[in-house]
Amino acid sequence: MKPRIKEMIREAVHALSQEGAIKTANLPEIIIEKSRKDEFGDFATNVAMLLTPLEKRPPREIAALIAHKVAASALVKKCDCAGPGFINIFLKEEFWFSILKEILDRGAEFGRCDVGKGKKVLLEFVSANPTGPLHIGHGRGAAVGDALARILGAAGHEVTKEFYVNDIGKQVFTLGRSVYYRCLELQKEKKEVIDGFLQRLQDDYYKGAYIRDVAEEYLARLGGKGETLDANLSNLPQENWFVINSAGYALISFAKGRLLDAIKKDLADFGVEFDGYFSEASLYKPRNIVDETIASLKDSGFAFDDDGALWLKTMELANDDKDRVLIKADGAKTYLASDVAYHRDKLDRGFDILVNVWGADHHGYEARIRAALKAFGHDPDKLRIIFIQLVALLRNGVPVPMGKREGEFVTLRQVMDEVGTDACRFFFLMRKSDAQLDFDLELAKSQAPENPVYYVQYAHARIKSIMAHAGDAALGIDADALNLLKEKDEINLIKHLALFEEAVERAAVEMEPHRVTYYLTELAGIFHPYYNKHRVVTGDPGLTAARIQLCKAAATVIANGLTLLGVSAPDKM
RNA sequence: GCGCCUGUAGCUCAGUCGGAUAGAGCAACUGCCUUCUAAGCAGUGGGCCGGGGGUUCGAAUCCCUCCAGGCGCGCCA
Repeated sequence: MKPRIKEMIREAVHALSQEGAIKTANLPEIIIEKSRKDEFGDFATNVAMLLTPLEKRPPREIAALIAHKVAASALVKKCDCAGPGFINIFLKEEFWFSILKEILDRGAEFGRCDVGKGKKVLLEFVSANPTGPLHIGHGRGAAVGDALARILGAAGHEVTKEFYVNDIGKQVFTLGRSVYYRCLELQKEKKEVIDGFLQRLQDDYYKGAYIRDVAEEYLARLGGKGETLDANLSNLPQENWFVINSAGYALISFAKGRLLDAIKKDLADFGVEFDGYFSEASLYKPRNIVDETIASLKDSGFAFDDDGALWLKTMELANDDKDRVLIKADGAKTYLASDVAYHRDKLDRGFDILVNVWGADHHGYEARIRAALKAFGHDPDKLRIIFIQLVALLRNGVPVPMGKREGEFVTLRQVMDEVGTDACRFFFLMRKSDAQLDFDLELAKSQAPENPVYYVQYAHARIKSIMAHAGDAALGIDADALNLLKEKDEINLIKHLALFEEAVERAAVEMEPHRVTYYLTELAGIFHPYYNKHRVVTGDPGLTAARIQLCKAAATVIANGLTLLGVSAPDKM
């Protein structure tokens, strides 16, 4: 819609320059905005102010010239200048009816665009360790990542959703030990054996109740195969547990597989589906991609030896505070080494844009990955990191205690089950992701006007209900009937529907899904008053038909928007 | 100490590629269900946009500085 207006301005300026009325032939990047007040027309542009320094004339003088030209356009009712040099454009109703027609014609396609130009995007999100259930923070990341995938897709990108699984390293050992400890308990092992093992853990084990469930399943599985728990495991040192002992390896494999399945189940129920799960272990076997990556970094001179360790030149590459270690003095690779290799692999797979959705506490890590991209000869701006701030869970305004240490953190599952996936996702998408989010469980559940989820969904259900009530009156209407929509509220509603395209485009370009949430809340805030003021189904068949079309377009836009958020658009509530 | 994020109405937050008189929801108060869904609507009050300086026709928005809060600065993952 705005491109049409912009083109109109461009033509006017071009014509003026041909006539010699102004000097500038090609426009700077002008802004077209929807006017905030009726007296400022439908759209306003700052073009005259931007031309002022080039033309060396007062903005109002230039504005007057342009306004005069624009006023002659076919779809323009009136065009004048105001304030410091704004040009206010008043469009004829026909313009808005043509937009309405377009929305009805495009249906589910309305809102899609091609700013992405088919670029291949790898969107990595959630990437939780397979050592426990997803908590509420992961939920926010999941909601944001998934909505972003949908939005980028709608804006013409080719999106791949990936979950990076940290299935090797210290924390899966901790997982194994934790499960083993619960196994000993369940077997009612001698007190001194349990205490001895617990002593060795030095409080470094997962304490959540789910560990016990996994332990129970594991024992049952062993029993089913006629095997018993390997008692020797309790004597082994912590670090090399699974490397030197096949029983330990089996236990860890079982536990992390079990927990990853649980994570997948949570995500599926949350409406999030990944295109792929990328295993960190797969970077080491069957091919050792990490070693290959490190070798290439050495070759290119971006990695160097010092103090017995191997370092990546992150200071030189990305202005990091210090260089970072890839291989420790003891020969072990760091987590960063894996991650650098992983990102090289992403690039090798031919993606144009890499988007990572990370917890905000990882922001110090950004420079390191950016450095890696640069070391591989890629533009570091290919990488875009979306940081997710904390979620503060409240109940009736009172904070819900969250202490991961004691294993009593709130899981996504609990919240999802309590408030429903629609409300849960919508709430996660209400704020921009780098702002802390207050999530009130009672508010999310409440079926009251203060709950924005239902406010939007209700508008959709209402329209569907009206259409059901209208029955055949809604059918078989030709486009000309639309000009029966004479009410200011109706034109205003169409105007807002038209803005959906821009909301989606902006959400995609800025990678800010919350813009869609806001847009929908505003749209519902325009529809509900319209519904209350004007009756759709009346004795006048023509007007009824026209209004049904308007409502239908509104329902379409709401449904399209909610779909982008991964929230349902119910026909009945 | 250095880096990143945040500071806008009583509360939670939009608006931040510079634009006209700074917006919404909640909370508070007053009304509206015999009529297409009251999970709704109409109305009222509410602001040194953290402070100060600068840039210019114009600053919540850009620059500098200070203040307050959060996070990060491991040969952890």
